Amino acid sequence: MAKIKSGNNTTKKEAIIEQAAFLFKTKGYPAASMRELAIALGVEAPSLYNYIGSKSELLQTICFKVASEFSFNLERVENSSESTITNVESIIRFHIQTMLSRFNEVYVANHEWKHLKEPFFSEFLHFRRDYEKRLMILIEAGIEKKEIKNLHPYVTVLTILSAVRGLEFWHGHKKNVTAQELENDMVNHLLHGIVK
Amino acid sequence: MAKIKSGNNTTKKEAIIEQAAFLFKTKGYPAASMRELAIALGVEAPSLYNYIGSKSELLQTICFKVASEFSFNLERVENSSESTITNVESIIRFHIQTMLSRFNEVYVANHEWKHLKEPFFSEFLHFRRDYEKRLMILIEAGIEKKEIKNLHPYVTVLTILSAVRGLEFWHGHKKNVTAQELENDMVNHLLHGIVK
DNA sequence: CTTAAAAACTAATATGCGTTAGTTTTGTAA
DNA sequence: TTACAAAACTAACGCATATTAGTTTTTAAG
Repeated sequence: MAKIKSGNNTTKKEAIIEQAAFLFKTKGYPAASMRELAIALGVEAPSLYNYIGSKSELLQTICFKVASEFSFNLERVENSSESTITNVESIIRFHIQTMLSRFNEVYVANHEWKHLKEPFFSEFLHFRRDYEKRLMILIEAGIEKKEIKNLHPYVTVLTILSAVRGLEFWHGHKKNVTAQELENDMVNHLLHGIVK
Repeated sequence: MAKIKSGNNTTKKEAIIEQAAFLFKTKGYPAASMRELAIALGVEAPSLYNYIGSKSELLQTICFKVASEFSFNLERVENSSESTITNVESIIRFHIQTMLSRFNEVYVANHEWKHLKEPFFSEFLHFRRDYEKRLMILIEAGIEKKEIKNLHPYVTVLTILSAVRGLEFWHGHKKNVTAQELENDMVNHLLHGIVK
C-alpha cells in the first residue's frame, strides 16, 4: 500500500502522532484502534510499529508534550515582574491561544490522560496538581497585594482553568465570533465579570 | 453467587445504573466492561441482562436523565419574572449543586455522551445546542436590559458552563473549602470577576 | 411440601483488539 | 544491475469484549 504521508510534518512519526491526537480526541483513547489510525494514514496497522513502540506511547508523547509547554509558559510568567492581574491575564490568553491553535493535542492531554499507564499516570497527575498549586500561589500573591478579590484561591484557579478548557466546544461550532473577540471577551469575563 | 444489592435504590435496575455511572466515570465508557460492572454488584456479567437491555442502554439512560433535569430547571427559570442576573445566578447555582450532589451521572453525561449510538448521539447533541441557545437568549435579554455587559453571548454562556463543569476536579481533592463557600465564590467570580 | 417464576449460573459465540513474526516490496546508492 | 536497508505487507496469536442460549439455583406463594 501507499507510504505514510508526512504532510506538513517533518518526520513520519510526527505524522502518526498528529493523526493519533485527532483520533484519540474524536473517539477517546480506548475506543480508538490502531487499525483505524493506520487506515487514516493509508497503511496497515502493523506498519505503524516501524515508527512507534506502542499505542500507549503515543498517548504519553501527546500528554507530556502539552504539559511541558504549559509548564514552560507558567515559568516565564512566574519570573515576570508585572502586576498579578497582568500575569493572570497573560496565562489566560496563553491557554486560549494554545487551545485554539493546537486543539487536538490539548484536548487529548485534558481528557485522555487518565488512560496513561503507570508510572506516567501518576507523573501526569502530579504535574497537574503542581500546575494548579503554582497558579494558586500567583493568585494568593495578588490577594496579598489587594489586586485581587479575596475568594478562595483554588476556586479561582479552578474557574479559570475550567473556563478556558471549555473552548473545546467553541472549536466545534465556531459561530460568528472571531478568535480575537472570543479571547478578549473571555478574559474580560474572567477578570471583571458580566454584571454591568 | 449473591444477589444484586439494591442498597439505597428502590429497584435493582437503578442499582445497576448507579454503579454503571460510577464505572463509566472512572474508566470511561469504552474501557468499562460489563464483567467489571457485574463484579462490583456481586454477580456474573450475564445476570445483568435480566434487568437491562444492553451496555449502551445504560449510557443512554444516564445521559438523558441528566439532560432532562437540566432542561426542566431551565424551563422554570425561563418562566420566572426575576431580573436576568438573578436568573443567571440561579442557573449557575443549580449547575454547581447538581454537579456536586449527583457527581457520577453528571460527569458521564458531560464526558461520555459522545459514545452514544445513533440516533441517541444526534438527539443528545441537539439537546446540548438547544440548551446553550436558550441560555444565550437569556443573556441577550440581560444585555438588552443593560443588566449585563455587552460581551458575545455565546462566549459568556461557554465560560459559565465550562467553569461549573470544572467542578469535577474539585470533587476529587476537596481541599479545605466547604461546598457553600465554593458555590458562593464561583458565583461571585462568574458574575463580578476577580479584579478588586 | 409443591410449584412456578425470578434470578442467578455456566458455556459458548462472534468480534475486535494490540502486537509479533516472518516475508515481500520499494527505494536508493554503489 | 546489484545489493542493502527501509518500509510496507500477510498471517496469526492471545486475549478481552458484549451478548445469547440453555440450565440450575433461589425465592416466595399456595
